[in-house]
Amino acid sequence: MIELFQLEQLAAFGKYGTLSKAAEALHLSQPTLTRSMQKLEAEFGVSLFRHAKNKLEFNENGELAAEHAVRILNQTRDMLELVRAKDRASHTLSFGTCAPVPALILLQNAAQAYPNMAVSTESKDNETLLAGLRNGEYQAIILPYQPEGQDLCWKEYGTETLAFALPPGHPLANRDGLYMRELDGENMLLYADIGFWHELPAQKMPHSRFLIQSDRFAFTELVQSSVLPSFVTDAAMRLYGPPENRKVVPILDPEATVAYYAVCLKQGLHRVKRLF
Amino acid sequence: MIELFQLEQLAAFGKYGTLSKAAEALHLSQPTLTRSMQKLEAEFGVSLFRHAKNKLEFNENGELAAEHAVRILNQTRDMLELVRAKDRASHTLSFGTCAPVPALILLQNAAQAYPNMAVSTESKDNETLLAGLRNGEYQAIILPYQPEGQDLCWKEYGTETLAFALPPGHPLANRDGLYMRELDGENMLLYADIGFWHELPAQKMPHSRFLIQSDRFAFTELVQSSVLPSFVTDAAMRLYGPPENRKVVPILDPEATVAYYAVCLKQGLHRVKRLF
DNA sequence: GCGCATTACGCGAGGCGTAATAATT
DNA sequence: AATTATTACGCCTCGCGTAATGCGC
Repeated sequence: MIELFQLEQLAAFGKYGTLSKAAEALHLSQPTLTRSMQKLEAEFGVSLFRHAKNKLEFNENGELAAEHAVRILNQTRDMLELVRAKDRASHTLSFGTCAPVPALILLQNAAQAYPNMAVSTESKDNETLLAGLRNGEYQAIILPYQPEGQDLCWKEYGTETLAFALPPGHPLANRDGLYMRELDGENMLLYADIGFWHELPAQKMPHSRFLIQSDRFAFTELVQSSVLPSFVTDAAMRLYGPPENRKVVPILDPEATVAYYAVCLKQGLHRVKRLF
Repeated sequence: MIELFQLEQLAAFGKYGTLSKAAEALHLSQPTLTRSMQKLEAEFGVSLFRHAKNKLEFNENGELAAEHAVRILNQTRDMLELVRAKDRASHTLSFGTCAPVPALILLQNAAQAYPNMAVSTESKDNETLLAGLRNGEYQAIILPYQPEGQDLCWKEYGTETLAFALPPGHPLANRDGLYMRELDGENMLLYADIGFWHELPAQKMPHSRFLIQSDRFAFTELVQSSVLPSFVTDAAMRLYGPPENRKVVPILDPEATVAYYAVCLKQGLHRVKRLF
């Protein structure tokens, strides 16, 4: 039977034009290719080459055969690629999230429930998350609201309430609660990786400027060393503790408290059952 | 690298369900397949099977791999098929003809001009011939008229005149020429393989019945032993000699004389150049 | 003289079979 | 007892490299 290494050699000759170049590219000797091409002709039962004086080139049969060869080789590579990808996917849980805190909790739970799985997570907006869930990119997602859809399973996944973290000297630092509009206009420190929480301050405090810090260390450092107000949430404080040298004042706007839902496809429930 | 014989074994296991059945089908031993499957898993770098008690079966990776394997194997068979077909076509000249006599001459000429080619011919009606020429089915065709078309090459290929072959006792046997209507109503012997020549008698002698003989021997025998009129042509007599025991009377209708044209595509002229 | 194709000869990896073992029906 | 998967061991094919020859720019 004809074999892939022969097709590879055929394709290489088609690509490089001479046996020597092809042999070099394949890390083989020229004699090897001479014999291979002869064997190939024998197995096709057909002449594939024009033998010029000191030059070997395809005839029409050879051209056709080489085209098919590259197609078959590509398909073989695709097969390897796809099977490996499928295997990788079967050992990986991919989550999408609207916010980092519930994602961390989900990651912890997943790592515990599926110790042999690789677990990854990424932040996207809600529509992107749902689309990614439905096209198989995510096995589960975290949404800040209860989803709708016959194809979905969900489970409550905790709540989170936004609060101001004010320097002790701030005029409003002693209040028990604040509405966001009361600080509208003040410039604030904002950590970049907070998912959908970006929306609320931008909407409720249109006159404030937000100094966005993408580096976690820089952010905590600035919170301690500056008098700029910043944000914190109850859930984040449970994970990381309260910010140092700050008064935490809960935000009273109803949108500042959200309930999270872990969501998966009903047809994909088996892959994340232990989390639901 | 992964090889086709491995994919064949993979596909066979997918088809037959057990290593033993697959081994039998491939004329291999079971141990060989055990090792092959292990090697295959190693080369994929991925597990392909569920190892049950005394049963081996694909997991999802294996299913996917086997599907791709059969696709690749089919494509390989197709490649062999197509290349061989192309080669065969390049060693074959296929002609289409409207009548047998010029076809014989064309065959003789082609066999002489292209001694290494296989030559074949078949009779069709004129429209079918032109269509077959244009779709590559024929390298050349014989038409009973001068063709039109920018894409065509042609060459005169002789003439042929139809005649009556009458028994000596026939009342019209001594005439120098006859019109077809003069024998209209008489039943006649007709050889089957005469191409387009079937049209003219049917049209000009609507009241005659034609006793069609598909066997050449039966036809000549009947011509000798019966008093039924039959047809012959000048060109056929040059090939086979005059019919025994018959008076040959040329037909005077102008349609009874045709000029043949050998026709080929301009783009296909190189394949039949020596004939044009 | 250098590059390309081809032939001759020997090596060694690897694919295969046989024999043997184990587990299941 | 029969069937299936698996392991151990040795054979032998066949794909490869090295060396050498022929041929042409």
